[in-house]
Amino acid sequence: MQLETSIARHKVLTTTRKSMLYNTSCDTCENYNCLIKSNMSTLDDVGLILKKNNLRCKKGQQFIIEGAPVNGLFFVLKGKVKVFRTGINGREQIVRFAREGEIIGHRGFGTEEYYSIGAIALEDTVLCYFSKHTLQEALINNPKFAYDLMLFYANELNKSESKVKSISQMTVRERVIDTLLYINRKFGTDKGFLDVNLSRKEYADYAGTTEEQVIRVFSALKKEKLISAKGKKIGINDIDLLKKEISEHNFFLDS
DNA sequence: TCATTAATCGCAC
DNA sequence: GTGCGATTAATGA
Repeated sequence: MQLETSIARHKVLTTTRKSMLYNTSCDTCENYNCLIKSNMSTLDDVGLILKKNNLRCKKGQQFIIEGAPVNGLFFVLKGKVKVFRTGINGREQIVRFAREGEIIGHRGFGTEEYYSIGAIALEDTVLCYFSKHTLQEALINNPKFAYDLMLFYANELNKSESKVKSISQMTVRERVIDTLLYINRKFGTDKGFLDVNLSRKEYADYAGTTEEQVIRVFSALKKEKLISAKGKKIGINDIDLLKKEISEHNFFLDS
């Protein structure tokens, strides 16, 4: 416990120094979808936001390792992250992606002792970190906050159940299209292209297929003028047709 | 520019 | 549908 506080103090110091480069304060944060931000008025009283630590990751850096003990919870302040689980043959299954304001590592929160997932920054990312202990205190004292978190968990469960169905019952082509729509919903577009740089392998890891299959589906879709690609950048030309192809099978997910 | 890495394609299973 | 290997394109030092 003593050690923990001294570590926390150290982190506060380093955070202060680094905040010259990027403002990490909740007050000026614009992630209104963040659970902390939307409950700030009540959380302020218990001083939760003062006990926040910040962590910055470079592109490609892993900040949650599978099997490591759970000590707290991460929120994305800025940047993009992929969350994955290593499967058979070391193949990774991307569980989900996270953007500004989203929570990472929540499944291990509470009773779990070790992370069952890993997380890697897709670009330079700034994270907010709250220790388990701090968060527990805030949850016990703030029913609204606890309720919001519960809703979040319920929602996540719903999504992951839908994903099981999509992976087990859809064809490769459908899964790839579904992945494209998911990425589009999650990260949106910039100048006509999906606003994330993902490798074909990462699309494959999310869709539950191989890199080659993704390439094959992509080039088929390109021929059909449904999408366009410039290197890593993928543009969706006809989102309605893509949606139609998925919804006909009644598998369209709103996750 | 050159070297490294990613994307693509063809082919066998 | 999957996996390997050769070729080509893109990226970055």
